[in-house]
Amino acid sequence: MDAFYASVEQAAKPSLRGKPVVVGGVGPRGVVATASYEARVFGVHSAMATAQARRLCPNAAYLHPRFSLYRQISDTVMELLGRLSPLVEPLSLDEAFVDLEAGGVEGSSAAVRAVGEKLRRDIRAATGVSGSVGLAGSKMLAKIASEQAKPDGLVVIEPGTELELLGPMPVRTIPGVGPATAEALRRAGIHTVAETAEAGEAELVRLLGKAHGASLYALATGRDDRPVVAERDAKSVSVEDTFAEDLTDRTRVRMELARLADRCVRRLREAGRSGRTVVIKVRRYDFSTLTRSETLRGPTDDPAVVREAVARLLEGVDTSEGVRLLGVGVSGLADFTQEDLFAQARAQEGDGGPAVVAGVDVDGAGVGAGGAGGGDELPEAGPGPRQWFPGLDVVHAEFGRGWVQGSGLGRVTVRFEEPWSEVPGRVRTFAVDDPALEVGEPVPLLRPGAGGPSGEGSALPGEGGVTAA
DNA sequence: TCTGGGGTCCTAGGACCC
DNA sequence: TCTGGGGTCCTAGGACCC
Repeated sequence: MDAFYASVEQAAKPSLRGKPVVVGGVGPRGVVATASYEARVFGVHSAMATAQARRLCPNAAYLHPRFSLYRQISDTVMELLGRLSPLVEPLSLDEAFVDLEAGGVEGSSAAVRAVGEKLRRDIRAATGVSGSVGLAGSKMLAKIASEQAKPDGLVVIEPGTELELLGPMPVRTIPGVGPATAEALRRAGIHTVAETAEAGEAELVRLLGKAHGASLYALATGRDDRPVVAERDAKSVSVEDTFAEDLTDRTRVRMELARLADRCVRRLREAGRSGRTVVIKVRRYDFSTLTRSETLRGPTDDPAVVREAVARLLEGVDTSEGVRLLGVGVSGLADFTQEDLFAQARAQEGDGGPAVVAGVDVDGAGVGAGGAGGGDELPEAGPGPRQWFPGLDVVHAEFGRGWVQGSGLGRVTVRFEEPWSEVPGRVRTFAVDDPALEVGEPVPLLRPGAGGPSGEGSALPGEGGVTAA
């Protein structure tokens, strides 16, 4: 998808179309997630500090991300991809590999191009935003082709033309070559893909290590036989928070870590998983980052167990000079939950087997599989105080649906418009605690029941609407 | 007013085991 | 008569991706 989050916001908010839009953290320590193409003209790009983006492009709209809406649109696109092939590998909300051969698509250039163009039409009809398609004989080349196709385009790399095309490109073009690898190669006088291939595998392994060197050599010589893999199970779950101001109070650090542990466990349980290794992450005032981890005797999804583990791990970390970020993660995931373990333990007890099959007792901390004691209650994720983030959907009792343009000094400014509004909506300002103003649900980008260009509504094209070749 | 949040994979050293 | 070798697990850190 092209500038995905920003494109969605422009589709949702007619007054922002054709204007610079930046989606990301809007707080003092925020970074840019996505900049619209209008904002990129000013030098704004992903991962840039929002503060710097504001200096470069003060007139852009700065919006807090609305992931639930992006996820809905992503699901719609992924379903369209699923009609092309059983082998779809999502990389993120806005990008996926599709194995067309596994979907029975004929391999000719004309045939794959037709499938790609139809996909692009269907994506636009079903979502109201645009995507780009790269078609090639391997994952790496398809990815490079899709980058070249952006925005709103399609590129086919014909078999046999790969090395000629790749050779003059900078090494950074190859997925997996980041700043550190590029710098190591530059010091060795290697700048292009062709120079990387000429260096030879042994030299690349010497420079970059065994795995990275060997895989880079394969990619630089056009060899990439990695399969498209559908439905990979997650291997870890983690949450983290950067604080607007550094934390120095040890009690506050302990409290925030306990809250993060609860959030992490909630996500773990939603996924129906449990995990054996608990890790905390601490980023200090100077951005130096450390992790501490502990592996339990068995997997858990018990919030009390994870809270106790993170508390133990924190003991070994000096936070006196200030902490800007805290994180909690769980890895070593298993496909069963604590309840299953209890059931299993009880069953084995009945069999005369061991009373405890998967205890999570660590260093005598005393939390056995049979010990469903207190402290394992997971607090609800309550609404908390209203926070009028820019971009948020709202509903006003009198003016109807709109979105927050900005807030401060006890006021919140709202523009009242819907995705299909013909003209930019009216703007009104309210007190932040105005009872007539409520947080609203994201509005679908296409008007329900309205006929799109292909006579389809906001729903997916009906069965047969997308040809699975 | 520098530097988010959620992931994956790799490396390296030490413990431990046979 | 000082020191093997291979494998796995755990911990910590780092590169990279979107």
